[in-house]
Amino acid sequence: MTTATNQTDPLLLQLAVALANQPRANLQELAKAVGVSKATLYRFCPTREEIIARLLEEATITVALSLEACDLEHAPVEVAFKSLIASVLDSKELTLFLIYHFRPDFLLETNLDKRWLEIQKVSDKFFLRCQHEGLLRIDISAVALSEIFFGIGCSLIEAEHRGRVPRAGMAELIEKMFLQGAGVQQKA
Amino acid sequence: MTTATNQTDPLLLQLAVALANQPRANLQELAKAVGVSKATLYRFCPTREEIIARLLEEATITVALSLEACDLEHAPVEVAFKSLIASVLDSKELTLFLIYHFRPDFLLETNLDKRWLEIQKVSDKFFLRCQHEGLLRIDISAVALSEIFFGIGCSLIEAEHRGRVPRAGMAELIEKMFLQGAGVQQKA
DNA sequence: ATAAAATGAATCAAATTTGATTCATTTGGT
DNA sequence: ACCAAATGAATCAAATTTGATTCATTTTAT
Repeated sequence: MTTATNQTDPLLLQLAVALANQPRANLQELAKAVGVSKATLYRFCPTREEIIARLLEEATITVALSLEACDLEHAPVEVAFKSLIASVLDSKELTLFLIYHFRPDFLLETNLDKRWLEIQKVSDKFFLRCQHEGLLRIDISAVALSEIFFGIGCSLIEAEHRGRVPRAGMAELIEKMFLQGAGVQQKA
Repeated sequence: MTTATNQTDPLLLQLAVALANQPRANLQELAKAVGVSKATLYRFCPTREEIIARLLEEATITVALSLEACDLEHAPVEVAFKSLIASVLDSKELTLFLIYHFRPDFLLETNLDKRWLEIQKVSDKFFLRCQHEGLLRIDISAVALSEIFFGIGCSLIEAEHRGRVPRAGMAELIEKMFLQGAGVQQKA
């Protein structure tokens, strides 16, 4: 599994976390949160709008590349599934940013940027394939499965960020919880 | 199951949703989003800070009361578990608000308001009890189970809000997913 | 139909935030 | 030790947002 090369500027990643922690912070506070002066932040990226746009672009590309690397269309579902988990856990900063700055309208048909729509389509399609190939139960819609999968991933990334759940073993945790659930196995 | 009486002002609930949709909207935009004039919003609640405070207070009380009603300490775990799911699905507006405005520092020991800390403690304790009484697996920490449970709940409420998952049958969906997982049952 | 209450549109000063610049200081490489 | 690049502190005008008020209009109850 070649995890997408995370060559994102460290300052940008710090901004992602800072913006997730305090989405309404002004530029002064934001600069302080990432440990630079207001002037340096300005030189790095002059306007707030640009910071957001840059982060969003970075996140979009990162997610799109990650998903592509998972080969959700053709790889064996068990393999692709594990890759997908690894992808989600990679780039936690951008994920934290997305948790707070992803807007539902990114997914509207009217949106010029079709990338998120495409990402959603690819994801939904994958979970549908998992159902067809007998990996996932079919009494729950593929869309719901998709939402729950990413929901678990995002909530655990956040939980780690809050110090509630350790990073180690998180991939296995997601896999266990998503596939088997939290209930005690009935041997009947 | 007596769902906590949701006597919250409708305008406040609309504000909860509006603030979830656009957390950085100014008061003008916020007023428009809830369908009133800036002046009316002002009369309802003069400052942004107060709006947030009021929503937070409402959400805190609502969650605390809901959890109390579940009797997580003494009710049979299967019963309490179902009540908990019903509670989470109730008051979706306030939950949407919390998804975007809950701050990790609500849980700091240094915080004057101990209510969220208490809520977290009660919740963690309940999942621990579920483990002790054989409902939930013990190879995952109670804390992680707690985070995942609410993660699933929140992500589905959001998914419903985005029109991705229907409201009907959501309680059963959460129960199935959390207890059994998405994998196909192996009859071995 | 009328009075009272609620709402909306418009306005405005104060406060805040933003975008931009200057200059002094610090840092890193050689 | 020296120079160049990067950073920080401070400042400032412009733009935006906020908090508050007034007055006209609409809604509601009686």
